[in-house]
Amino acid sequence: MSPISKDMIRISRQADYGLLLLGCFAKVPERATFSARELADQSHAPLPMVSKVLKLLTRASLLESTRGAHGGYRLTRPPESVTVGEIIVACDGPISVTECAPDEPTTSNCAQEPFCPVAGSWQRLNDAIRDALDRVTLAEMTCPVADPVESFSGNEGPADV
Amino acid sequence: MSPISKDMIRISRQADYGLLLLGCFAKVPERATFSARELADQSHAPLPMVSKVLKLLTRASLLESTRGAHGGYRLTRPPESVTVGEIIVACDGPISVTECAPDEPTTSNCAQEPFCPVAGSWQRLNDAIRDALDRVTLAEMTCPVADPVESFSGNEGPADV
DNA sequence: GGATATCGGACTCAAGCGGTCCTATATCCT
DNA sequence: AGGATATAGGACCGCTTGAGTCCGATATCC
Repeated sequence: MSPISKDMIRISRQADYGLLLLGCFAKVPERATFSARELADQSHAPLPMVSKVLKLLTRASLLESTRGAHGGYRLTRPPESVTVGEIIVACDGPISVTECAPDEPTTSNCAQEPFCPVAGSWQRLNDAIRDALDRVTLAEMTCPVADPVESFSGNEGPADV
Repeated sequence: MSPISKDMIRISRQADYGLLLLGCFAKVPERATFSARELADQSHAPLPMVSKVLKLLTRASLLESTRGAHGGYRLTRPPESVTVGEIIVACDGPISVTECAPDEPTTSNCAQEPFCPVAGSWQRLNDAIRDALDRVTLAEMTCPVADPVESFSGNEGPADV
């Protein structure tokens, strides 16, 4: 199975689901709230997984939930202001391109940090990717033919990789 | 333990080593060739792993090798023209942000492709990341304080991944 | 021919991801 | 009040797959 070539820099399936689910919200603006079951149906994803991801998105306050009968989830912000980066972070935790990234100096688990010739540069790489991810919004992702941002190739300043 | 937060969009350790090793080359321009053992010492990485990664880099023709006694590896191109994207691809295969990315139409293993609200948008995300990764060169990574600046527009061939 | 390298695999081990399930809690309806 | 319906928050498990090792074959120098 899976004839797909190994992909690096991969996004976890959870985040994938997250994007998919939020996409469901964004696609039907008139509908405000959906239950987990409804979303599972719409997204053709297994209910338990959908449920799990919805919880994550809620904890990250990308969604808000109401319990009980006729409960469900709804977006807390318009799709235009939700970035893909946020969604991924919500589902999988902080985005970092390598373990070397010293978010906290105490946790420098990289044995060769003193010798590492590419020490500080990871940070810039991380920033570059984070940046790319934060440039794309949920609204743009759901937009069918999508002509968002011209920033991809001709991009402006922040290219400071 | 592992106080390190989970990192998504992670780069494999192999690619990490790849970058580290190529960094060794870039740091000592006068030295042309290194043996696997030398590099293992310099990079403080386990020899078998170093060896493995060097093979990968060679297959991708980022390095060229000479066998036999006094053999070793050397860069095929100046560090300024080698991109981080290339290195990652060399070590881990094609860069793709999700399995959905349909490189080949035949391999659409994504069950909900017909329904997927974010179908085509993955491609743009992929491009954005690839782009970010190809903007950073090996030379820039090794540059200590790194003030890469104009090398962006300055350099030639985009070094197609 | 022997020493030293790389080359190209196969192989093992363990972490972590994908996925499920169960119990507690909150809300609506009758 | 009580039942039905939802979410909240865990624990739990199997299996993939990445990290790392090792070995035999080949090529080169002395």
